[in-house]
Amino acid sequence: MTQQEVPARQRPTLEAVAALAGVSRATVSRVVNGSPAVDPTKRAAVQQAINELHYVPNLAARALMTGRTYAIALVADEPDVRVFSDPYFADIVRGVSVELADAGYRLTLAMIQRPEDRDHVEQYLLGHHVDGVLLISAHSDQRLADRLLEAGIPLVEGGRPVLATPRSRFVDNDNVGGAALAARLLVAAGRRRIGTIAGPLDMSAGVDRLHGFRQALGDAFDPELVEHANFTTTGGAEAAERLLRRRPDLDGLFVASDLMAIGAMGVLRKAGLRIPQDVAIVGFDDIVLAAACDPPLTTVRQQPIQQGRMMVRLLLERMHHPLPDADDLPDVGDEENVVLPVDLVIRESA
Amino acid sequence: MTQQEVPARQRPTLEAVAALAGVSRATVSRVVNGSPAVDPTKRAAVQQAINELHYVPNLAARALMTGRTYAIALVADEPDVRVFSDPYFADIVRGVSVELADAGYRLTLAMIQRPEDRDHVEQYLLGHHVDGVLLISAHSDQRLADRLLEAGIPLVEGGRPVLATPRSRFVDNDNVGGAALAARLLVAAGRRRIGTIAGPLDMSAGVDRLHGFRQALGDAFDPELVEHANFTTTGGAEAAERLLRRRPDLDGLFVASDLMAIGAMGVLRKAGLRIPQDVAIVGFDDIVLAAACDPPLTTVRQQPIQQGRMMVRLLLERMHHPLPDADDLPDVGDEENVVLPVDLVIRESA
DNA sequence: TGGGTCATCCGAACCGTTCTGGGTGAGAGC
DNA sequence: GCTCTCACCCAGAACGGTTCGGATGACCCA
Repeated sequence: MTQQEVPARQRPTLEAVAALAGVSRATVSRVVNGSPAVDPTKRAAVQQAINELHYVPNLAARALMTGRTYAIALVADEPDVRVFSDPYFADIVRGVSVELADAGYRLTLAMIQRPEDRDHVEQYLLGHHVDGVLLISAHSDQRLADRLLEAGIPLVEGGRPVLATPRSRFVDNDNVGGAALAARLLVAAGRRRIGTIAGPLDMSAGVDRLHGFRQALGDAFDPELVEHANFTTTGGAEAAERLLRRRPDLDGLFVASDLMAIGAMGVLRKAGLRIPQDVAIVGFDDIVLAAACDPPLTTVRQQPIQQGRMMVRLLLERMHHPLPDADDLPDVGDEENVVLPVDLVIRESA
Repeated sequence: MTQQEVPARQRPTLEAVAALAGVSRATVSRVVNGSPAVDPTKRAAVQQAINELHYVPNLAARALMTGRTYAIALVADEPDVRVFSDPYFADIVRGVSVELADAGYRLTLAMIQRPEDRDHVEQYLLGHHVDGVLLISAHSDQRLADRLLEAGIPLVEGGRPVLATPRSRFVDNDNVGGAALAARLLVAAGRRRIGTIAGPLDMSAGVDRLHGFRQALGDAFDPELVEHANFTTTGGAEAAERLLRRRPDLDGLFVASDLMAIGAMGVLRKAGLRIPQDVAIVGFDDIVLAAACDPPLTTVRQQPIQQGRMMVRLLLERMHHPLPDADDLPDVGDEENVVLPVDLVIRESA
């Protein structure tokens, strides 16, 4: 305790390594960056010196010279508190994290939680402090994306933007297909009066899931059996009440998120309806709790981790092969986007 | 579409701003950094030039010169997948994010999800690429923390480390107090055979909650009524089965996490026991779903967002007032740590 | 042996900041 | 009028890397 090593031990620099190895800075740099044009003997000497000094390159200096930061930003543009607590979002982050680590990039997380955050984040991103941006904005605000594209900063969005702009790429889950899966399951179970609690129409997940549902139902689709809510449990409960009041004869229900489904199940139970005997329910998301509900919730499973990974892949690809000077490429449309498949997890609620 | 602005517009530098404003680089730098020693006239000119050119300082260059990166890392050292999907963790991140944004720092997120991540992250942190580290490691692995402390990198931990080392600061929730609250509630409700499903003993949350429970119960504590599980729903269900098999006369249950509590509730229900009439249950965490259970779960609410914020505060404080050269300071013990209060959310399960 | 090729290495310039030491001018004091 | 002070500003040296042009030596061929 009384003994104390020198506290502010200077971190070794390229210069120091070079001196110890008896070569020039340039050679050390070449070794560090794996250039082939260096004599094996010297390479070994340099390696030895690096190990001895515990040399770690200074990223700031490197970034200054190369103009690349080896950092990418994951931006969550969503004032709604709920999103961040969503395990779905957490899984995207996990996927992003893994894939970036493998590619040798580091992850800067920026959350726009309050109005005043927006300008700061925008300034930051526009300042070329990161090499690329992953953007998750559930709602329809496209300003940030537009600015980034305009500034020529590589961008990939998570989830289909509600207003698709021509040059932004995205990775989405197959919301349309998943909703159709759910609807068809209810039909196959013999349900005739199938309703839905849809999400808000300013989110693509909301519109796409409703669209898939409607499409799969075809002529059987009944607008009177549609309610909207904001993807929360209480919102789901309220929507279920409205739906039930209007159509007590409901016998099947597709709910566009598990959270809402759980809210709805509570309401149905209180109304004395049995699940799935009286009303069969299918959710969306497959959150952890879906399996622990009573009864366990049949739902649509997405792949948020894969989504995160794929977003990184697309971004890196774009960064390494930046958009050719355009305007001779006719379109960079849908074929550059990715829609990940979803599947049905059949439990007991339907 | 055929029109196209010049793509690689150079970003303006200090030099450019200086030229436009008719001053030197140094003066611009002073303006940017808010130094008072600059003539109001010139300051205005510089501001004008900055706005005109949309100048944004190059952080890499600044970091190179100042030795400070204005970035701090949030490290989640937890191979267990579950942690990342935990809304609790997400809330910590939110708190951290807000507080860092206010302080003008940016957030680098590093997750140690796979064994091979560990070395990379360690290298990165040790390379002084961030000004400080926030560490969340639920389990007992202290190696990383030790290395960081040894290297003199400012560190604050989230949650009490199982083996408290003298120099690491932490911000924790009052697990002991919360468990005591729960136990006392059950006692006050007239329960006599109160059991607990505790967390694993290699996490401080596990040991502290058990400790608080045991302490509050005093002589009424019965070791036979203790089961352990790993904080998951299925783990909780299994533990409940074991407990019920051994002591079917159970009439009160404190479960050390809501996830486990939900698992346990399913088991109790299947066993034909009514909640709370036959068995009263108190959980811990107050996750979103606790309110949506059947019956709604009485539980202990923590303040993860506050925890995140507080971690940042402690870290910044330590960074700005680094540890005095020690060894004359007798101890930097508990008074530098923070334990946040928790409270009971009484619903219907107890 | 002389000249050319090639691999390898070095010195130096450069990236965009901050910061230091010194210089400039205006105003005050004598 | 001449210093002295002081506020302000500028030029230039860092910071720790990358990269470029050129130097060096080994090697080969005629």
